Amino acid sequence: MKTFSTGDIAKYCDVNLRTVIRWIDKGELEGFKLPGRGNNRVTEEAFLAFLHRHNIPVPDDLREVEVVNSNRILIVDDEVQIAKAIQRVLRGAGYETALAQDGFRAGSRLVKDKPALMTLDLSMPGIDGYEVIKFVRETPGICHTRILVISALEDDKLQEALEVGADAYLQKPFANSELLASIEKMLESPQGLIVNN
Amino acid sequence: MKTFSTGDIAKYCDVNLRTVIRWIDKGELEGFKLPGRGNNRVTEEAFLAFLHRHNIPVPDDLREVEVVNSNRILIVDDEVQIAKAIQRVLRGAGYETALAQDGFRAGSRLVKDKPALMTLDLSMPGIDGYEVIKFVRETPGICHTRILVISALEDDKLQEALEVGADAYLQKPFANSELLASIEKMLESPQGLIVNN
DNA sequence: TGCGCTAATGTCGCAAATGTCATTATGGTG
DNA sequence: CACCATAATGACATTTGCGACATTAGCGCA
Repeated sequence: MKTFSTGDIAKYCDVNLRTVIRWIDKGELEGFKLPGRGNNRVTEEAFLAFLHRHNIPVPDDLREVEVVNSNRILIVDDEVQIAKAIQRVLRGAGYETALAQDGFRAGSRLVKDKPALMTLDLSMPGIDGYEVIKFVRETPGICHTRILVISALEDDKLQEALEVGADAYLQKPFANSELLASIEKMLESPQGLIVNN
Repeated sequence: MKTFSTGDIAKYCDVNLRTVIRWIDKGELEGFKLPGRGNNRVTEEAFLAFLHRHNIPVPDDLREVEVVNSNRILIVDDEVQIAKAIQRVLRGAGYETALAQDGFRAGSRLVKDKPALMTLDLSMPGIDGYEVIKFVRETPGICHTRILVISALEDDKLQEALEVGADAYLQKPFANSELLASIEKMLESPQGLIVNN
């Protein structure tokens, strides 16, 4: 498990060490303390989550650790026909896919499989899509997952999804080619970079 | 009995070997010395206790082992007051707790934290509790999680939960002592041992 | 634009914790 | 027994945490 000291982080963020300590104390940056005098350590995961949360560009030498199952896509949709249709298209294009039809499965698969991208139906019964997006973005380990929102909602609702952290959206109905194009575009950007800005 | 050398621990904590030795010398980390020159060994138990004491994240390959004697509990309930009430009771009894108010969070936390036990409100909006139970039971890695169903539903509904895989249920309203008693009983059985293979 | 306020960040110095290095010794393996 | 990876140790170099205080940055407001 790789960790960073306050000094490391200070250098990465080009900020004073004192400031990093304050971030940790305030809980902005999740860390833990070593026995002795309580020197701080921050896990790679937590640091990356922090960087993403604040749209701070990821330093080059951290990029690689984010690479996870770059070929895997999680499809979150409660409507089986739609989910399967999406799956068919993506499989045809060579992606590994998994389906999740409810929030619980989606959450656990996301953590377990660490897919590079998830498609998310904003309006699933019992799930607040915006909450899901926010949660993903603030959770170390999965925060880098690119999120493609798929929904029949109006533009402004979709725009809101972008604001809380989605990377792109696709309005229903859409053509298979549009779906593929979106996904390919999202995946070609270097790992770990924030897409929406 | 599995033990770790200072070097092992140094790697796990991403810290210098010298530091580990100092921790042991100062009694921060409980270890014992081999006859010869006094090489140190630390039992798994002592190491895990140490990690918990300092809130240091537990390395993945210790997770599996840890689950068995872990005292982490995940509380899944959308009603914040109830969830917090349960949390208060459990914390008071010395358990580490985490809350999840929707399915997505619950699923991801379950996989991530691997708690020994989860309390589950059967009737959360948008989540089919039975589905959750079934899913947990059939998913490697989390299938051993003990599930305590908490609900105001009638007996036969709760019975059904047991049939699909819950370990016990508690009918609302319940006394704090009942809650604790149930949980202690569930955790004392060595169920988690049979888990991962 | 300039003013004033507040919160965030930077600076400095010291003591404590941690890292580094070279050297010597151990434990495990064949 | 020889060999090698690993561990312990002392001496010394760096880094870190923290308190106290100085400087900014952001923001509303006139």
